[in-house]
Amino acid sequence: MSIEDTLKHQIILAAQKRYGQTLDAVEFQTTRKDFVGDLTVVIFPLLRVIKGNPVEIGTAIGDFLTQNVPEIKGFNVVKGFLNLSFEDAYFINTFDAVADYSHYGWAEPNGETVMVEYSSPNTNKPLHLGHIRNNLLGFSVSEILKASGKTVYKTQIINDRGIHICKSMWAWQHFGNGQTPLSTGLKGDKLVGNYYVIFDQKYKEQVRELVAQGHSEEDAAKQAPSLQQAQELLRLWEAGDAEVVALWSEMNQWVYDGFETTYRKLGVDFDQNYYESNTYLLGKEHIQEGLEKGVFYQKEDGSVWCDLTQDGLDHKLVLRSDGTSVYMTQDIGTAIQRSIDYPKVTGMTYTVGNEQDYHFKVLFLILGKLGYPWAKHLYHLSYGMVDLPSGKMKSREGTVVDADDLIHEMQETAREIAQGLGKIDDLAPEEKTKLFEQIGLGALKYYILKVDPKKRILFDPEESVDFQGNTGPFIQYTYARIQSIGRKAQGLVLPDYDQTLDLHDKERSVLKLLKGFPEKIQEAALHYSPALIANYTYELVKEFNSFYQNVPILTAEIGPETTFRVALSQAVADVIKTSCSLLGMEVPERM
RNA sequence: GGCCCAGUAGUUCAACUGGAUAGAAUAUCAGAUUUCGGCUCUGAUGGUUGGGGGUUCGAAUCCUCCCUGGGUCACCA
Repeated sequence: MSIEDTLKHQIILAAQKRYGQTLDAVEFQTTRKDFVGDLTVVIFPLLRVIKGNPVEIGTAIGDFLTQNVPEIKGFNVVKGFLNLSFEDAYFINTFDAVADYSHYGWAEPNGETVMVEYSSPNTNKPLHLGHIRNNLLGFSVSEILKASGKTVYKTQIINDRGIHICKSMWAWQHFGNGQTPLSTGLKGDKLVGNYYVIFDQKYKEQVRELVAQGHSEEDAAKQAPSLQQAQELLRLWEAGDAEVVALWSEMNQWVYDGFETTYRKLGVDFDQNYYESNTYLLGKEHIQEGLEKGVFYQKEDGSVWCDLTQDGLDHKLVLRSDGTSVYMTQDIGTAIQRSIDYPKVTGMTYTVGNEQDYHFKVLFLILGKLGYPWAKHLYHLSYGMVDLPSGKMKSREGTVVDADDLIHEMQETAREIAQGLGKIDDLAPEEKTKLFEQIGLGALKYYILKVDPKKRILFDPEESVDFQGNTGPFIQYTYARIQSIGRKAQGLVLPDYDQTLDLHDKERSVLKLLKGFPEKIQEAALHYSPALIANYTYELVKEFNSFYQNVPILTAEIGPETTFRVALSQAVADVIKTSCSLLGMEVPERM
């Protein structure tokens, strides 16, 4: 039984004995810093049941608790807030009760299984900064869900089919001279991306020519031979033309290899890939099914629609009049396919930018109407755009930040700064390189994840590599420093500590934070929010550092306090490590 | 135009989802200090939470009307 449960029980008892009233709910919150106490009971909501002066009621309850709950040392009442103070022994006791902090916070498996989709790139160009936010969010949310007790399957749908890849194919056929990643030394996704750019250039040239010959803009845009030929490639691909399919497979494979490299560098992975080329025909039979169930209706021209006006939305097309599928059709089919592939899955999360908010709202509604039980647990992990100080990212204008370039740049900056600090001179070169990777990526990941997903991020490369303040490297640094304390403590003979220690205020607040960690993970899982974990971790680190500042951990006189503080700092380090792993960040032993 | 999202110190972000005097970091300023691992420590300045109205013991948070920025409303994906 947690202390909160005990207290709640006692408060209800107190209300009965003193006022003869039965309370239905008791609200707790951790006491704010500027007040004395550890846990606060808000009295105001109780006034609905118990009539009277909140201060008097608070005092009465406080008296009762102090007398009847041994863990309560004392209390004070400010306005309608009853601030309770715990005995030091309670904190030492709870700290002791968790034997191994390296697994602290992880909930027991609760039997739920969910699927998280993220990344889902097109195969015609390399990953960019926007994908980085997507990947980091998706991966981190997956880890947080795992920690909250769920089984998680990470997946991506690779958009390997369509006009976009055909454009790259066309350009490669005409201007490629047989180039391959091997012959050029270029990463496959970069090579294919280059041809996509070349296509765009040629296409625009052709459009200009046509316009000069007197065609209208609109006309020219459709008639340009490059586009026509790319569309022809798509038709041939759909018809299964051997040569086209072979080229398509080859170029896609180049891209996959390139993506894999980027994913590995980013530290993200997937349990299952879906390919659009395998799934783009899915969904049609479910449209038929929906028609029979009356979920959809058909217009005279044969197109199929879903009426969502009851739900405050519009009519939505789910099948074209020529019987071919639209995006929505495919997504319906893919979702159902996944539920068949993974029968245990009870929910799915889609990590997709907020420009598709409407699409997913509709998708989830339709799946619900089709009667799938898991439709209730679909979640669109929607996130805002990543802007640059210079303005919007536009691939055509070359203002996109390439993912590989950015990662490289972060690591180089980490190198410069870490070398400036000069604490790592004795590391072997390969250890240093590893360290710079950890720091550079840590900075990037933390910078992106600490912001609420819904908000758009203004990505300032200058500021993101700042190693001061609320940043990833600062957290990594604290971890490394605690490891250093551990190494020093190993050489000392430390006496045991017991529950009679007098705790320092700072120690108490660090302990309070540690105590809240499992709950924080649940909360983060509930809200799909890595930012919650990031900000918690920063708070813990900051609190620990100020504790460390005021109370030396390794005192000249080695006493039981020393042992306790060493143990406490190790626990902090373990929690930081767990937190970081939820954010996909590595922590270095030294830096 | 309809719908959706965002608007919080100069800047980047918080605020335990309705609780106390809205907090950090950074920047700026003023002192102290020089290495037990943050170019250290302490303090200060900085806010009508976009604006108005409403709901109640209590609002950054909820309802409403405006303002600003973004997104979205295709037989595109």
